[in-house]
Amino acid sequence: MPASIEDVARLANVSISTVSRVINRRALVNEETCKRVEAAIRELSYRPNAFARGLMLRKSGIVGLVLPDLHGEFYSEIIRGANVQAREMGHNLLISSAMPGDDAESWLSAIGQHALVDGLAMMVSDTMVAGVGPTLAQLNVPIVVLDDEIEGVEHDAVIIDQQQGAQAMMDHLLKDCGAKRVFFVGGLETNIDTQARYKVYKDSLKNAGLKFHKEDVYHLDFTYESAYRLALDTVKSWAGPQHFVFAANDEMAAGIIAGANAKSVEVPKELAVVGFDDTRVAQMIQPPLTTVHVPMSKMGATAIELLCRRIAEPERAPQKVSLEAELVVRSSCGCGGKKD
Amino acid sequence: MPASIEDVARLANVSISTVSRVINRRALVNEETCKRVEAAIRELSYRPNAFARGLMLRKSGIVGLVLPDLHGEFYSEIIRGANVQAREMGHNLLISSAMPGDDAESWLSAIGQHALVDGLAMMVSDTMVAGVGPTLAQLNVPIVVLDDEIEGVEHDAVIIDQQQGAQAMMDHLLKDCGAKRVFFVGGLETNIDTQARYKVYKDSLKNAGLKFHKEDVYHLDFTYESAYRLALDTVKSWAGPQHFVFAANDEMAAGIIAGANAKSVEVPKELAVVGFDDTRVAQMIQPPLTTVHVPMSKMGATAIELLCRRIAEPERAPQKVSLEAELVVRSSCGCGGKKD
DNA sequence: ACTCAGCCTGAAACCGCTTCCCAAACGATA
DNA sequence: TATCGTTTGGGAAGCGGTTTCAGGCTGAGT
Repeated sequence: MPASIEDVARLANVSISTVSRVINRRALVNEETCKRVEAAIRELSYRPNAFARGLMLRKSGIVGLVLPDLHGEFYSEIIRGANVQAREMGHNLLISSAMPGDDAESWLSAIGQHALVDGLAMMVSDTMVAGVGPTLAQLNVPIVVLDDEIEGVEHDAVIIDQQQGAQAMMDHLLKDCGAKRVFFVGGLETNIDTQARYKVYKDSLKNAGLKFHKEDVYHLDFTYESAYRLALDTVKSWAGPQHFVFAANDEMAAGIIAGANAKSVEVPKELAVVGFDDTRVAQMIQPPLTTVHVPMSKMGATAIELLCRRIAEPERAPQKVSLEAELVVRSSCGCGGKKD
Repeated sequence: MPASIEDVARLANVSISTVSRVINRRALVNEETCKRVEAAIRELSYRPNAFARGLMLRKSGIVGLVLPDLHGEFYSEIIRGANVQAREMGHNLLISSAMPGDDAESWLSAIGQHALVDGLAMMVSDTMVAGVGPTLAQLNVPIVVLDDEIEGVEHDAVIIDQQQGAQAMMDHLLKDCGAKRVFFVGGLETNIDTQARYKVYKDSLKNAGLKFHKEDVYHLDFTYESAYRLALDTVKSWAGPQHFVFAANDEMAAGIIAGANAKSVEVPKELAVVGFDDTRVAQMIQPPLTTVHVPMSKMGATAIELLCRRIAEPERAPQKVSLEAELVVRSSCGCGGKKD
């Protein structure tokens, strides 16, 4: 069993109070005593018991990050940003995700049971957002919600302004690239991201004086494969001067480009293709993808930052931070990089 | 402040011992009393204080996962596997990674300070593996090491048999595909993965009676871009009947294929390209990549499984689990999928 | 010499929970 | 009725820290 504060005290020939004072530097301690205690600590390679400490301090130095899923580059980027920020602020990161089949209750209990997080940063799936409020409130710790809001609990939030990102993309296509016709390839119709991007697409078309064709809109499932298959069928009919495909994520854009290659439709010359998200693949295909950078890593970092701030200062008013999604112009839109 | 066990006891009109017994179901409690206590718990929405509990039980239900970095699909896959397994075994996952500039000491202290993990699963970078042993031993918790071994501490380990994966690939190229010449594009010469794969490449060539040309070997930095640039220069000279490129990871393989496309060298007809790792891009390029699947997610899961087992049973003999890397035949090797 | 700050140090309470040890209550048996 | 075993519930001792409070020692002021 590891050494306790009492062992240190005995070895240094002082009381445990003094040892505690040396460790926490909260009160005056004679310099020589201090040295003796520190020597004893080293000698026994003593480290304070985190439970006992937490019991008094009511703080663990751990913040939780709860995600709906761990698949995909998104979540790993969030985790990465969160981890960096957490360490910067002297906290550790507890990670959990919902499992298929979890309901809100059992999902949260996984973290809640071990009620030793000082705060929780969480992203909820569309299907769960409704039920979690009350349970969350019981947890009685600061909450930061990622890219959403939750009813029934006070919480900080960090959201990504996708609207504006999609708008920037459409503006770029219509104004800078001189698009004459734009096809839209979205994810599932029920997906809120798809919906947001679709709305911007439709409105922008109207504002630019272009006709909106219902048959120019497709709904797939966000995967490369689905887009590839679709492209094999239809890419020939899409091709044309100043014709564009706006895919709702990079994977689908990549699939479309691959399909176009297979059908000898040249991208971006005969058909330009743009994506969304700016995931790693965007740089790894030919031509490199014009897309919208969604700052997931920054979102993770910001969430943790808000959280730690709030832990330190519980009475602060709830805050909502909005992060910008930024247009990234590469070659797949064919405009050669002009941006304004 | 949240309700304590004493509040529950008072409300249920019993002693705290009884409440504790109800919670832990460790001793006989009259059924009616039990009901009363449970009602009180619900009423106060009481949850045991994790610190106090941990203090007695000397268990937090948290296991740590420490990685050298969080960039890239590898690590996110490890985390995913670990998370699933941890929840399965009723534990939570604390994640940390080394930061650029960390030395072994400060790196570990980030986790060590909050000495409340029940065990640690860790992957160490080449540069750190030397120094961590002693520090680790002081932590005095079960350790599982991923894909490596550490001197000076007793630990379980889970490793991936890359040797055998690379061998399977070379066998496939030489025997099934009838390769006449194979180029090797590795990562940095100092990287141990590259070294292992290179060795297999060289030996296999010899065993197959093919000449080994020093100038057929390239060392890049594992990135798409470096491989793309190289390919633009040299892909023409690589092309030839039954000529192959064995890239040490999928990203570089993707870069080479893109470069070949740009130079109108047809893959796999004029030049076949294979990769390693089986990351997501492998399925997202044309032609889909023949590669070696490295089971990162499974490695994470296995590590946590070993860890939890050992936490439950500290006296078990240290164990070393080896995971197989599996050949995945897609189209980029041009053999049409025959496997034996 | 006596008093009184001012600096250090130690004793002890407390955080919330588990668990050991006992006592009370109860029914069964002699 | 006395004795005994079996449930059932309570009291209290820790677990290893932090913090409050009181007091000892020192040196300066009178």
